[in-house]
Amino acid sequence: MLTLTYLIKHLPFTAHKMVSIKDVAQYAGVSTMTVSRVVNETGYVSAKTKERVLAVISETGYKVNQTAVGLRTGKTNSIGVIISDISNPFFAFILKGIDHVCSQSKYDTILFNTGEDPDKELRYIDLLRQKSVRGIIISSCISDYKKDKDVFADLTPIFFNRLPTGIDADAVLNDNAKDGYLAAEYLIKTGHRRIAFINGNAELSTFKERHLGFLDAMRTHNVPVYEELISIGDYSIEGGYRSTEKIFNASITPDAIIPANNFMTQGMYNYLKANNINVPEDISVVGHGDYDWCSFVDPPLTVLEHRRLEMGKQAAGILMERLERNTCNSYKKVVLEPKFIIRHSVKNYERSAQ
Amino acid sequence: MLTLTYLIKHLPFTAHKMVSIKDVAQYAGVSTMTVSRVVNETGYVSAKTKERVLAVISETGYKVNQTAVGLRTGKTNSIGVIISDISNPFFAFILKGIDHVCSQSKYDTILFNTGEDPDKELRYIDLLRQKSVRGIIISSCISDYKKDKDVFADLTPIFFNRLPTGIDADAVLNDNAKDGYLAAEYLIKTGHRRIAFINGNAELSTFKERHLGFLDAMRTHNVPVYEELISIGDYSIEGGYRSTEKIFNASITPDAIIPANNFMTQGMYNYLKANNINVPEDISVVGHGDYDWCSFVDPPLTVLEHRRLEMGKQAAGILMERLERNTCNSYKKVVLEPKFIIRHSVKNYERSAQ
DNA sequence: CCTCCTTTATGGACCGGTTCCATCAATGAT
DNA sequence: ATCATTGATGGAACCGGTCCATAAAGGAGG
Repeated sequence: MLTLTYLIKHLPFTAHKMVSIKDVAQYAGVSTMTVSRVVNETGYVSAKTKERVLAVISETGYKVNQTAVGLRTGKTNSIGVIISDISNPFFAFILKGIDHVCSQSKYDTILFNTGEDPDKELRYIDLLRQKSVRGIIISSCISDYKKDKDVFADLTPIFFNRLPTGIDADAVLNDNAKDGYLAAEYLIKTGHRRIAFINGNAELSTFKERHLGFLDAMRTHNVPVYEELISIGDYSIEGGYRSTEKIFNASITPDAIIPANNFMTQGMYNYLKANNINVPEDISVVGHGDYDWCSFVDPPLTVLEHRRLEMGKQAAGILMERLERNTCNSYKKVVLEPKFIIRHSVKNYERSAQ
Repeated sequence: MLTLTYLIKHLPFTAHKMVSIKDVAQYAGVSTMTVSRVVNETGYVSAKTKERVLAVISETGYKVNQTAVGLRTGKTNSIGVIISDISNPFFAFILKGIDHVCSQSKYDTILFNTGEDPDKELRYIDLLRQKSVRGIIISSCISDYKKDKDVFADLTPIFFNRLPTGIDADAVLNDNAKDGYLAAEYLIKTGHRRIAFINGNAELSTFKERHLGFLDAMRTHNVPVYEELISIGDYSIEGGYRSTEKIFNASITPDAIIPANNFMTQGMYNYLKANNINVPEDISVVGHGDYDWCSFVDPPLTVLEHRRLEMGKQAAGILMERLERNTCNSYKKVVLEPKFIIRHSVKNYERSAQ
């Protein structure tokens, strides 16, 4: 052992060049294959040889070059994650869920941010394939994949949050229609009759579904839907502000409002605050998504929580399963139930009986 | 062109095997070198040949295998990003800044989440080197790198948020001492005399610096520091709650409180809300970090904003620079000035003159 | 002692690119 | 006519691993 250490210290290592399997093989006096077998614990290696190889590895600090493994095997231990906005806390917890599962299974994640740009999305998928990732977990901003579905080729996409049409794949989704339904129903049952709805981009399935759920509840309970009180804008803070403004300038004064995501809820709050409109005295609110601030805000916000951590965990879990056994006879569709968290942003008009 | 299309369609492609440079070379009747030259736009290729090669590429949908390039050149176009908690909105905007710069320069990011575990941090750095990333942008949870600094080997680490001792490297930092100083000074100038400080892990430079800045301001203005009002806990929501509880059970009643990060501010709010303590009537608050909810909360919170997006952009910018020209004669240290945002969470006792 | 089988180890091809040279024609300068 | 230069292309080696076929070595059985 002493001589080995000595040898290694004095052998011609280029300081910043990494030790390769060949170096280890040479110093241990075996072939590269034997080293490979020791490292991967496969095949036959005698105890003595193994010990010697391990000693050299530990002395030299040899680490497998994953790029080489990736090239040879055609597989890496990376998975791609594509989302539309890292700074949106909606995705933050999903990422945490994904990371939780993947890091336990020794996978790492390459993260891409599309900013809701479909071209970027396709480019990133291509790029991920060029990098031989094992699979892709994606919240797509493309509503229909008919034309583009072969970008995935032999990759395994797991969709979450949004499921485009024109492609069949595993998906973990939120029950958005139920979200919309429950929000409206709760407001109706607490006596509201002029319910406004701030929706996001009508192209995206999540928003479309929430809108349909909302309309369904209104129809079911025979409550009139006022077109003026439905604003379909974008999904940003500014959009929420403008939509709220539009709604309050309508000829009908709303008694409740449902913003369809967290950003628009924030925008709505900004408008209400700026115009001294009080919740729930002047207007009731049911939000979408339970974020940190929902319990601080005054009054604490009644919301439909999307189970984000769970969504990430499930999506990653399905991918891990697919990667282990490649039997893909049918695609999984997991639909997560929203959790209704009642706080104090809804006034009760006590005419619940109807 | 027509014959080419025909040829390609009927040649022996294995359906899910990717087209390689050899395939393209063969179909175009040139060597792989020529294809490589066309793809990378290097060296001499005649216009006619180029056209033919490009046609084959577009017909076959050939894409460069980045793993192979990575192996041959020893360099990938990935950079590693190591943070301690993806779900912390503090990091979300920094990531956005990093992504903004890197994606423009055609780099992608491999993201790792340490959960403040030093062992994981070292393991991830190793892993990133095994993947031949070009550089690492890291918010380290290791306070001293003396023993471990060679994990970076020939990699280029850019530290942000926290700079460990025992290693010299580029860094983009927040002026935390100034944060602590400004927060305390503002409270002193508005007449507060029993100022509590909720600090995070005393090991971490960010918290240590804020604490020192706080003490500095107190000393400079001859305001007594009560040990009982200084709670050094962890950096979580629960920690913030417990620390606030401890502070309110002290023998001295505080008239102001400075929680040293966003999570502890949230925990503090939970405690105040649960115990009917009003801001700023009963206690003034200066928070650290301007988050979405800081402007909604009642009353809107006076904070020291850490310029997170900027921090990410600068860190990535320095890395890009290092990667382009490798001249590393001296390390850059960028210190970002905090932005003081005055809202309504501090009461003015009007004895500012002293 | 020889055969057969299992255990252990080896060398070479290969993954898909890039780098380093060699080749060769055409052109122009000497 | 000779030689260097520019333009265009190809061939072989190589990056650092893994897969495959094959060869010794060792032990059991006849």
